Amino acid sequence: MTMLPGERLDLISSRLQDTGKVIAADLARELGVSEDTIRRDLRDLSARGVCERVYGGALRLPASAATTLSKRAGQSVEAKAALAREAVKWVDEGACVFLDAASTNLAIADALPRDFGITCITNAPQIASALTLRGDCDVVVLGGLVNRTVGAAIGAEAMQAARNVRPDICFLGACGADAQAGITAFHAEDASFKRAISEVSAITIAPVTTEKIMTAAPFKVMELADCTAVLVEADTPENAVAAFRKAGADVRRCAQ
Amino acid sequence: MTMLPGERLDLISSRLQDTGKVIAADLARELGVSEDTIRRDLRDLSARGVCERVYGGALRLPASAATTLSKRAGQSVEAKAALAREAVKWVDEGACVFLDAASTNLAIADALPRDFGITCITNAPQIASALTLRGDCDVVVLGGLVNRTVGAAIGAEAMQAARNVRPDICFLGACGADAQAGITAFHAEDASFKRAISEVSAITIAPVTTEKIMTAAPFKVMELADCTAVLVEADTPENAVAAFRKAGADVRRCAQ
DNA sequence: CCGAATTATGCACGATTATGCACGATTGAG
DNA sequence: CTCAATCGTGCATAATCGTGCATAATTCGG
Repeated sequence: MTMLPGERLDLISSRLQDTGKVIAADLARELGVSEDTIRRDLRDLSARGVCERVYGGALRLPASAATTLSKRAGQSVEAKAALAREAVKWVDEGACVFLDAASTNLAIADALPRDFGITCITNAPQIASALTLRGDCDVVVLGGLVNRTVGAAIGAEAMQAARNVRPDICFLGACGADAQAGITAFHAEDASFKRAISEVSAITIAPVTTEKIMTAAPFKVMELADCTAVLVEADTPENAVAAFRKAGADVRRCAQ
Repeated sequence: MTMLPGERLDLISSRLQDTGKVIAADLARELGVSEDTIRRDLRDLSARGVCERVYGGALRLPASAATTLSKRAGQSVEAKAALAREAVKWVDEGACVFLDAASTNLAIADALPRDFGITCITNAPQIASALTLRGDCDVVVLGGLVNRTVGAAIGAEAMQAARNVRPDICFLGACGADAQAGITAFHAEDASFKRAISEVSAITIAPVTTEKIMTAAPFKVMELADCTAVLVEADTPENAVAAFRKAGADVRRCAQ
């Protein structure tokens, strides 16, 4: 019995949906291929956002928990802080800054220069909370029902409120960044909101952590070329940076 | 059946969310791994901010932990927690609850029963943040410019948004509570906002810490008699309670 | 049909990760 | 204070991973 590669991918991903997890060694035995091949398959699937790669196999991603701001906030803290330090260089004194729901933006909220007369706008309660605790900047909250999985207000009410602001600079968290697919998000409404706020902002900066590089989420936000700048970490592979530049992006690499 | 390391982490963390605590020895027996491994798992989870490591296991950390203010502003953490436990008895399943900016309300945000289908409305970013971190209730944010000293949106935009909601219960933080002066606040706009939200709510509950008893702030919110109930601590002087009752308040004393 | 380019696969190798055990230190209850 | 439970660390072992490379299969343009 011969099995086509694509057929195998389908089988793995449906098994994943079905049982919630797959074990690399089991699949290899069951499908009569080497574990190397299975590992490559799982790597592909996780890059396409179908599953989460873990030691020994892969898990169906919970669609919610893994993507929430709170869970991501504690991960790769130093990398995000480095991205944030680079990002805040774009902020002028007295500027009006928009931050959407993203763990990197939480880091930016902390990294913004102190007593700089900044006005911050956000639709994410956690970001708003961090900003108000600083006590040195005005905070404007875009209200409405907070989407549980995204951790921010992204519905009609927030969209309406977004039309009444014009930030000087907009920091957009990306769920995925790919040369072809551009900046992408896990939720349709989230993608719409990001697009809307970017359109009313003078400039748009997208900080992208390495794990998000070359992965595409289901919903498109914008082209890489439409960002004023894309910030990447120091350890981002050079070929990824090259691909982004070819797609028209102004890529800025962080200092180590 | 083999269990993937990542899968085990997910299981522990969801168990933590459900029951509020886990015991290392139990997990080890149940999952068929050594306690060392469980200890390492719990260490990882706590490093990622998912839980708090304690002797023998781990605890779900209260959502307000992220907002440092709870510890800083509130010396009387336990007293507020006691008030909060009393306050949440007023909340029915599926209720719509309003919480304004107050440290006692932050405690209430933690104390609300889990998985109760509650919808929470708030104009305070810190409260909204704590609520979204719980992950088990819908959160509606009233937006607008956040007043730095009050820590909540209390301007025209928030007032407008407040007119479009009708909470079942409104928990009002009091800056002062006095038999003659009633419930009072430090800021004029804050007082106006509290009055407005109370008027659209079915019932209004005012939890009052002992330090606020018999003190009056400059701006009046409402009469004590207009609150559905006033909650006071166990150590509140009896003469104060008597004076409140004489003024028409339905005073409920906390259990010790 | 044929050769070149692309893709898929397996294998070897060193690197990384996960796990259990031993040992001494620490904690908390009585 | 005493003692048992729990914890942290170092170490050994095994499983898993990533990468480079060689080989087979497939695709594609004449």
